[in-house]
Amino acid sequence: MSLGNIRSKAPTVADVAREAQVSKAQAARALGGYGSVSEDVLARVMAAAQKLAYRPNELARSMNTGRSNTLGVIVGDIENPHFGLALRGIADVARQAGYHVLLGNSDETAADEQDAVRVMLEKQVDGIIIAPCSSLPADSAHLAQILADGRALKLFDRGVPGLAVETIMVDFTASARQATLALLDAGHRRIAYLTSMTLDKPFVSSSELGLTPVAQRVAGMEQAFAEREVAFVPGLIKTRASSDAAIAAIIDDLFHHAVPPSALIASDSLIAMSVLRELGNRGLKVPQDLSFVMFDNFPWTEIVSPPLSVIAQPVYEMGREAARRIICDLRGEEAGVMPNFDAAFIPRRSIGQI
Amino acid sequence: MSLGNIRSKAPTVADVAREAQVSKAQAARALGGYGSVSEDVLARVMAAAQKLAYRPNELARSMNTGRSNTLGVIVGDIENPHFGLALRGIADVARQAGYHVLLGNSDETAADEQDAVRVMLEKQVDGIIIAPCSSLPADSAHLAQILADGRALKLFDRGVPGLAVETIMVDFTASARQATLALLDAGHRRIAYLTSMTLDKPFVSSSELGLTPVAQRVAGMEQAFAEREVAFVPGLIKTRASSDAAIAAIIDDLFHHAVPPSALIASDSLIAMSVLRELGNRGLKVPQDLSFVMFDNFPWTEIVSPPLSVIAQPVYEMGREAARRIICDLRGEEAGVMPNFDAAFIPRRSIGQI
DNA sequence: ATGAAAGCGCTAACAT
DNA sequence: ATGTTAGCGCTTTCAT
Repeated sequence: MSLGNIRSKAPTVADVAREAQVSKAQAARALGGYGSVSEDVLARVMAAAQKLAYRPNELARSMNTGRSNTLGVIVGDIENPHFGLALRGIADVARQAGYHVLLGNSDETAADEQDAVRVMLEKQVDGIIIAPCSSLPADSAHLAQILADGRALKLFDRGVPGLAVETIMVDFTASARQATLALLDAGHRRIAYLTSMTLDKPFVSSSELGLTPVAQRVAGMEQAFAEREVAFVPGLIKTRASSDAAIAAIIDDLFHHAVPPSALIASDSLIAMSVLRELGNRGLKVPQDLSFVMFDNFPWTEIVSPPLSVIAQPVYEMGREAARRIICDLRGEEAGVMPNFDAAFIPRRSIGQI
Repeated sequence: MSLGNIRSKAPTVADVAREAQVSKAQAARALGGYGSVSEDVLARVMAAAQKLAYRPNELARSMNTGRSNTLGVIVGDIENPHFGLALRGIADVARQAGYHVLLGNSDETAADEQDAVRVMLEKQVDGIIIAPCSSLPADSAHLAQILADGRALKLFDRGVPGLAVETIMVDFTASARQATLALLDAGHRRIAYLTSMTLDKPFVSSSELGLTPVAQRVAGMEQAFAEREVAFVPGLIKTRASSDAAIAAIIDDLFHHAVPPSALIASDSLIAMSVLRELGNRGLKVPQDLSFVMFDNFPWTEIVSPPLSVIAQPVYEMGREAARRIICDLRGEEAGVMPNFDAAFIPRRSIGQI
């Protein structure tokens, strides 16, 4: 016996109506909790529903109302604990507000991201929260499409230049500056930065400040270099570090240079792990051979040896806020001012003196 | 201007049909890729669709076909990297097969899990993959409901006694035995085990072997104790370790005992981190004061000090297999025999001699 | 407060 | 190959 057959006999509003001896419309009103229904009818309908084990078909409901009560969430890599935490925040708020979460993975590629967006629009999600994998305006037509379709959109972690969409992100300038000052004051001059993002240029000027986290981070770095009157080396900003292989290649590149970096900043924990593993393979020690700073203050960073200097960000709270704001949009409510999410530099023993 | 207004003017099959000068049915056939359509009509319809920027409404499609091409995935805690990895495996396979993933969090409570299941059934998901939070048959009526509804179901990580549903899980007996032998041979006699699950009894006998991972793990432990002719202490099996507070209470309990445990096994990385933090707070050192073993071989376990002994499990592959099998079910294809997923004990320096 | 009937956007059945 | 006609299960007019 096939599964489909069984499913087809699920009771509908019409069945409940018949059982309760009322019209289909009236049963629907009672079941859906809208319109006016008398006590008597309500009771009879509920009893009938109970008896038939009726359960509403949300798809049919969405077809009429135009709302699916579903939020699409697209991240670069679900496996990344950073997004895991954000997702948890989003899911917690969404569920409490009666929204569901449809998951999408972009694999940090523009093509997959566009595909995920298309699929979600077709599924009639009410809004999309996305951590865009690219800051190239050319790669963001699909984001504009979301708005054109009349759906809500919030960016997470990363902004897109030229796209006027609320972005839930930390201002990294101060913390990046602080971390860089710590490295500079320890004598470091060549400081590398690795990110999984795709950028429009190999390095960015502060003019784009406030849009991409990389721009902010680099701006913070530049600021620190300027304060200490040291020349900034933009060539050490490395993008597309989105796989072990890519990272190994970058490390290769960095260390085959005449003057390798003496410090490295990893933009997330996956990159950090990959870098640390790669350093281990090459027999390089932290902080003796390379000082190390990473983004995200995960618990394990405190118990590794040496404990890692990190830039902490309130990821879970940001996830919650992203969900809260997009749901406010959907309900036409005022979300209020965007809170400041501050990143904090936490120095530990992974930074060595030169 | 409200969002809803804009959305209402999205082009439909009827619009495309009119534009292409064909019947609605024919346009639908061309767009949906079914039935027979002439070259000429296909081209005209596609051109019209392009021109109008038509995009199908998957909800409407699902209403007729009865299939939503959506898989529900319910885990205890999305934030847990174990599930993050599993989710990645599931999402990867699902997407390649044209399925979407609707996420649900159970918070390791039966009530939330039941709620998540109900919501997913209402949303007409084709199948559900779930890591059940409880092995009590009384808590699993909602799972039976899924099958009664004619939907596909796969259990992940944990089985439910009395529920004849395929479960994708590792057989932990061998690895738990191995880990326990390592601890016993190092002189340990009081070995605690912490899990976030809810069980029907405080400890389990091997009679339930093969169903819950806890049963398997405990069975492996018992086996090791028997081999070394040491009396097993069932009171050290601690369930419901699903929050920092709960874990702190358990540690309290364990160490206020006349004879505290000399070794501890954590059933997942979140528990492990929480325990390690708690031990740190109390000034207890691993392995001097407590030997430590945890499940899941995450990268950071190798670079902490001391490196942690772990029981590795192929989580990502299991996620992939779960998705593959449930999709086979949905398509009426043969999934083949369930592969053996073996857990491997990897001894590192977190086990001390007594 | 209630009911009849008309849709939502699509696919399916039955013609031709 | 194409068109016509019914639906899917629900909400929403519009009557009454």
